[in-house]
Formats: sequence, structure tokens, C-alpha cells
Amino acid sequence: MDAQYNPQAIENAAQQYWNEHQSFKAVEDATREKFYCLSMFPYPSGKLHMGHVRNYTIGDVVTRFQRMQGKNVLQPMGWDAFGMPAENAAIKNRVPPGEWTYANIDYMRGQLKALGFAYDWDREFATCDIDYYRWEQWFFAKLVEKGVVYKKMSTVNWDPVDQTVLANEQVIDGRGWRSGARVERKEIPLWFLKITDYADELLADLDKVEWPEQVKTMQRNWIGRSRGVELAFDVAGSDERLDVYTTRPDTLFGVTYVAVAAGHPLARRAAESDPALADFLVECQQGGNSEAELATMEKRGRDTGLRAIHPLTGDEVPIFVANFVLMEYGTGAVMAVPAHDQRDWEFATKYQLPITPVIADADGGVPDLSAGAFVEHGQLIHSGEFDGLAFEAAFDAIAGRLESLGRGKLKINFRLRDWGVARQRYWGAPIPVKYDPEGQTVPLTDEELPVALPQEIEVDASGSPLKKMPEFYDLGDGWTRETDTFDTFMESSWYYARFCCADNPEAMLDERANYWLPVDLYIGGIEHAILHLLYARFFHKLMRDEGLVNGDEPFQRLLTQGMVIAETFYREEANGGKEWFNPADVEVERDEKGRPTSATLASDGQPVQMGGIEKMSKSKNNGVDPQAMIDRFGADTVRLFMMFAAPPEQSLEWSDSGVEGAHRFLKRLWKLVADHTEAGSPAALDVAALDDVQKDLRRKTHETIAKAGDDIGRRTTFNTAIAAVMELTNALARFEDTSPQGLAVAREAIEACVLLLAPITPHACHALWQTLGHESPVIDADWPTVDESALVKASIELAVQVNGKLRARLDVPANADKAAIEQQAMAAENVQRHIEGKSIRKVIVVPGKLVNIVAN
RNA sequence: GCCGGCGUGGCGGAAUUGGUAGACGCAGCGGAUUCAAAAUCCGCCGCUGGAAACAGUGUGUCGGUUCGAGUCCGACCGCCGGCACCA
Repeated sequence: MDAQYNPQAIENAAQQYWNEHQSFKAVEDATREKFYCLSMFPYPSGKLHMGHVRNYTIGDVVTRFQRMQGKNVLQPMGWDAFGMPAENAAIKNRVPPGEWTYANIDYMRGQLKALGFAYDWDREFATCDIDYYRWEQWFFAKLVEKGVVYKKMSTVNWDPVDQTVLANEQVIDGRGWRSGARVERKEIPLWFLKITDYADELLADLDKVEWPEQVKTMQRNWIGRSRGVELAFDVAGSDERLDVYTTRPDTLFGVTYVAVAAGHPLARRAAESDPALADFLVECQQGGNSEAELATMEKRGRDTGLRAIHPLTGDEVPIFVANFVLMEYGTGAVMAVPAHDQRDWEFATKYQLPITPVIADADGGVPDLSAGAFVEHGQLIHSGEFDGLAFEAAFDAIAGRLESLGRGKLKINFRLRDWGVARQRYWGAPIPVKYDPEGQTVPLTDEELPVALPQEIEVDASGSPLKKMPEFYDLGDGWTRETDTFDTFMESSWYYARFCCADNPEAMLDERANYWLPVDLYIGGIEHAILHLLYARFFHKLMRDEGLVNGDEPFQRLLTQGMVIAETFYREEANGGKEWFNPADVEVERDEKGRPTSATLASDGQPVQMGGIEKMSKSKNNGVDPQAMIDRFGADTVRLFMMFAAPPEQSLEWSDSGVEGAHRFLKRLWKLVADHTEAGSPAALDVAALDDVQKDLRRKTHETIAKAGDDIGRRTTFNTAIAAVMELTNALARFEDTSPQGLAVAREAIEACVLLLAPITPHACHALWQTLGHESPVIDADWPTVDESALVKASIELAVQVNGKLRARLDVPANADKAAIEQQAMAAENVQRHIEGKSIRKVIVVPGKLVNIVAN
């Protein structure tokens, strides 16, 4: 054994061994319990960032741990390769998106290999491979046949200068990111999948998966099932009816106006004879389309001059156009109850509309509405015959009355909207549809599939290049091909299933999918908690209903990982902008307590400002290059620090000195094994012959095995597992017994350290396991088992409190009874001092923990 | 704005079911080794008072429940993620 820890040599040798022995090839075996561990695949943006390293290290640790538990494991990797950055790079560098993407994949694959992840590379694919997206096209054609797909008008962000559709991300303060032009909301026909048909099942099946409760809550709220009433107002002087949906029919008598969207037919009609209103409708079409933008913009409205007739009272109320009501949500109209809805209250106050309270406050009086709406439930007032009813009774009575009048009905509504899957972009999977000379939609047959995306193209900033390529869309005789491509969420909605049978050229999925699925543990960023995970669950149910998979849910367990963050440094520039400096180029000064006081740029020695700790990003220049860290310390050190610095769900602050600490630990471990193997051969362990010090080390060994297994397998808190092993190595360093039994106990402890760390630092442990004389590699070793008899303690320490404050610690025999413990606790000198002159009210004994004496 | 989180020493974090706050690591301080330095090893390390024993205080702020609260409840402050075309 080399006395020095030399990561480069160790890591090369281990990776070469795994390669030669195809150690990570996954083979279906019905006789063995399977474990499918999946990390969210990356977008190939150029090179790995620390967030990827963290995500994939977590997955790799779990995979290797489950393998040591005897499971048949599958851990694949691939590329989420369609998307906007490739088009942006194409515009900037004049490189075709495909070429750029595949070059990035090649580089990033090399980085993943250097980190030693246990992937079955035979299953790798990129979603921009035609052998992948052809099946998505095939499946879409099935969905068209089945009626899951439809086309409807929908709102997009339109850049009037670049003549192109913008993503929400590309709209900044209501303007196009490249042109700076004011963005308009434009209606165009788009393809949708009927995810709302599955809303109830998507809600109910959340109970079947072991996901963090916060993620399930977010999905439930997103789906937003509500019970309400859809009811109709008549329009004065017209045959038209105005439909609205409300979850508060109990407040119906408080309606003082009705608001409709700018795109509502009533608004459009009223605008025909009212030029000022027409101008207002145009203004409403400006600005971005995102919910955040709509919710925070100034609420504005305008009277249409039309009047709605209240369905129960017959009163006339004004119909307003409001910029926050959108045509595509619900009926495009809402009834307004300013007394009991905050947004309506603000609008009514602004436009001096009446506010009529119809719900009593907790004291039964008229609520105070001077500062805002009263939104709680309560008894009805000013509601005619319904006065005095509480929420439930009022809901049912008013809903029943509307129903009997033929003016309304109970309705279950969902906040969830259908999934728009069409994008007016080039770098995506072509939507497999054609149009006849009349413009009617015709799905493509199996023989016409796949539709290959042309590779040799020129991309510019104005619209999709496919729309400028007759050789792509012109099918002759007036027939044309769809030029929209799929939302990239389509590809990421089923890749987990394709990994099970990525080599099948005949079918989208085969029976191997049912062997591996569901994914046992899915790991990825919390930012995907709603959209990606909901779409994938939906897609899984669609595949199930086509007979392609058996189960209801794709991901059994979910681990949502936090961001990687780092310190930022900057200097103000003369023009008021900021120049950001990479932490690697900055030196931080500290006071004598280690608090940072100031920072200077290493190259010129001049001060820089400290800008706080933020998510690693290009814009703040605080990204730490994983490659530089791997080159300097080796993959194991980077993996160890990543897992040690924070639990996976929390954000992780990158610290160069912390990485050095992780590196020091590996050097110490290396030396520990070297010193131990040089000290001589251990005897066979004879548990009955151990002295107290030997027993203590052995107990520590088995406590550590128990804790590390629980931490990695159940809790997924890798940081505490590592801390426990560090404690064991610290105990080993203090243990200097070189007697035959001493060496035997030390050997057991050292082997435990190597096995427990093997999933985290697999290269070093591969080498150390060999050094310890094992023929077969550590990846094939079993996870160590706990010897319960080694855990038994003769005495335990108890805390003694007086009135909840710690006053003494007590060593008591492990089998001591309550009376004996109480007596010993009372007798302690410091306890005596604190209970002197007081009478004992109560003594609480928590076995194994503490004694609390209540005295006054 | 709406939905979901988070907040503990100088720093990252630990405390798993309401039971000894600060495990483990980083930084810092002191010492050993060295001609010297690096590396390594040993010790100290929340704050205040004290030579020490020990006492007081302390988990974003304010209040509550409990014998006992970092943990549960209520209100507030700050930060982060998502908001349907970033992935």
C-alpha cells in the first residue's frame, strides 16, 4: 500500500476496474428484489455545475448503498436535450443547435465518468435522438385517436418587433428581452392535453406515494379542487346570459358588480359602440402573461355600460371589464362581492362601487369594512329569507334555490388547467400532425412516422425556422405539416420508463418497464415540485391506460434536493453597474474570532464588496467549477464534502476550506488503515475475552453501523452518517491497543468505516478494502450487520433537572428501578442545594433520559 | 399577489417521537514537532460573571400550551422555491 493518499491514481484504478468488469450493468432478474434509483437528468448546457454534482452524488450513494443491501439496482443517466438554450447559443455562435447539444453531452459525460457514478451507461440516450422522440410522436398519435388531445385558442407573449412568441422568462417588466418592445398578449390556436380529465385521480393518488408532505401539499393546491356553484346572470336588454363560478354562493346577495375579461364577447360587443372602452381593451392586452405578473399588476377596470340582473333579487348591477379577469380561466367572468373578497374590495374602493355586507362578524354584527374585506364564514344578513343561516346551510339553500329556478347548479371546479404542449420553436420534437387543403387536422399514420427534425438549419431571433422551410412543411397538393414542436416537459414525462428498455427499436416500452417501475427513489431539485412531477404522473397514467405500464404512479419515493450556494463579491463600476468576482480570486480578511471583516481581490490587493450568499450563477460569477475541484482534490473529496456539508433537502453553502477538511479526513482514514495493517495481524475476535476499553470501541463500532444504515437508508441524512463515521475514526485514533484482541477489535472498526463510507467515497474504499486483504471488490460486499449484544451498556448517564433546569448528571446502572433513580437524584449535592427549603410537588422520570424534580 | 418552505455559536450544521442545545466539521486561539515553514499531532472554543465550583442567559421577534419547547399553537419580521413557454 502507498503510504500517501493519492486520489488520481486510486480513482483511475478503481474506475478502470469497474469498466473492465462492467460492474454497473443492470440485468433484469425476477428472482431478486429490484431497486430503481433515478436522478433527474440534466439539460446539457455545457458543463456540469455543482447542483448536478450534488444531485448525482446523492443518487449514487443511495444506489451503492442499496446494492450493498443485496438489491438488484438500476441507475441510468441520459440527457434532457431539447430546449431554448440551444437555440440561443445557435443565434449567438452560429452553430446548429444539434451540433452544440451533442458536443456538450460528450463533455459532460466525461465529467460524470470522472466522478465515478455507478451508471449503466448502456442505457444512455438524449431526448433529441430520433430513436427517443419517435415514440413520443407515436404515442401522441394514439392520444389524438383517443380524444385526449385537442386544439384551442390560447394566449401567448407576442413580441411585435421580433415577430416571435416569447417564453415567460424572456419577458422582463412587460418587455421583450431582445427587442425591448412592449409585449402583447396574442391568441393563437395551440395543442392541449386533457390533464383535467385526470384531475381527481392525480389528487387521490398522491396518497399512494411516499413524497415529502410539502410537495404533496403544493400539488394538491395546484390541482385546486373546489366545490361551488355555476350560476347565470341575465344581461339587461339582451337574451344573453353571463355565466360565473363561485365557491361562495352564501355571499350572493352581496354582489354589487360583475367583472368580465377583456376578451369576453360582452366586452367586445360593448366596445363596438364605445371607442374609449375599445382603447381600454387594447391596453389590457399589453404586458406579460404569467400568473405572477397578472397578480401583482395594478388592478384596472372600466364600466361597459351593460347591466347584469341579479338572479335572485332582480337588481341591476354594472358589468365591468377588469384586466385581472382572464378569458381562459373558467367562464371569463366573475361575480364581485367586495364586502367579503379582498381583491373585489380593493377594486370597489378604487372605482367607488357599493360594498354591501351580507355576512355577520363573530359577534353577530355588521363587520367593519373600513380597512378591508371580511373574508371569514359567518351567519347571513341582508339576504332576505336566507338571513341567519351559517355557511354550510346557506351554501346548500342558495344553491338549491338557483337550481330550482334553472339558474345554476353545483359544480366541482379545478384550478388545474389543460396542458398546452405546442411551442413555436425549432429545437423540439415535431408535433406529428398534418393539415389538408381546407386546414383540417389529420393525424399521421404509423407509416408516416417518425417526423425527423431537420438538422442543418440557420436560426435567427425571429420565429421558428421550421416555418421558413417549405421542404419541411409543404407536403404538396395544398397539404401542410404542423411546424410547432412539443413542450420539452413532454420528453421529461416518460424518460424514466424508456431507461428500462432504451435499446428496443420495435416499441416505446416493453415488459422490462414493469420489472423496474416504479422508480423506487427519484431525486431532483425542489423547483420541479409541481410542473415536471405533475406532468410525469399524468403521462404515466396515460401510458397505463394504453397498456404500456402496470402501475398508477411513476415515482414511489421522492427526495427534493436544495440548491448549492456561494459567497458573492463585487465592485461598483463608474456607470453604476456591478462587476462580480469569483470567490476563487478573492481573499477574505477576518478578525481574531474568525468573523469576516473585509475582502480584497487577489490580483490587485484592492478591496471588493461582500454581496451575501446566493445561488451559484453565471450572473453573480460565484460558481465554483467542479472540474477544478476534482482535479485538485479528487472525486472522492468532492463527493464527501457535498454529502457532509448539509442534509440533502437544505441549501448547501460551498466552502473551499470545508473541502480541504473533507480531504484531510480521507488522508487520516488512509493513514489509519496503513498504520493498522503495519501493526501486525489481528487474532480472531473473541467477544468473551474483551476488556472494558475494547468493549467500548466495539460498542461504538456497532452503534455507528446502526446509525449510518438508518441515516442513509431511511432518513437520507448523509451528513449525520458521515459525522458518525468520523466519530468512530476519532475513537480509533485514540485506541492504541496492539494486543491480538486489540487489533481484532480495531480491525472490525476499520472494516466498518470502509464499508460505511464505500457508497460515498467509492474509489478510496475500493483501494482500502483491497489493502485489508479482501479478494472481491467492496462494491460486492454486504452492508455490515449490527451485533445487538455489542450495544449493551452496564450503566447509563441521566440528567437531573430541578424545575426544568439542569442541575446534575448521574451514572446509574442500566437496570436501576424508578425508586432507586429518584433516591439517587435527590441525593446529588447540587440538587440538594436547589431543593432546600422547598417542597417537592412532583418527580418525573423519563427512562434512559432524565429526572425532573418539580419543587416550590 | 397566491401556494410551499426555511431562520440554532464567527461559519456549515447536530439534537430522529416534546426530555441534557451546539454532535461532527470549518475558521480562530494556545501548545508539541521543525533551523524555519508547510504538513501532522494535542488542548481550548455560544455569550456574561467567576480563579474554580458554579450561576445567569441563549435556537429570527412577540405571545401561548406544558413539569419541561429549537421541536407544538397564534401573530409578526426576514430570506428562499414555484406560479402553467427556463429546465
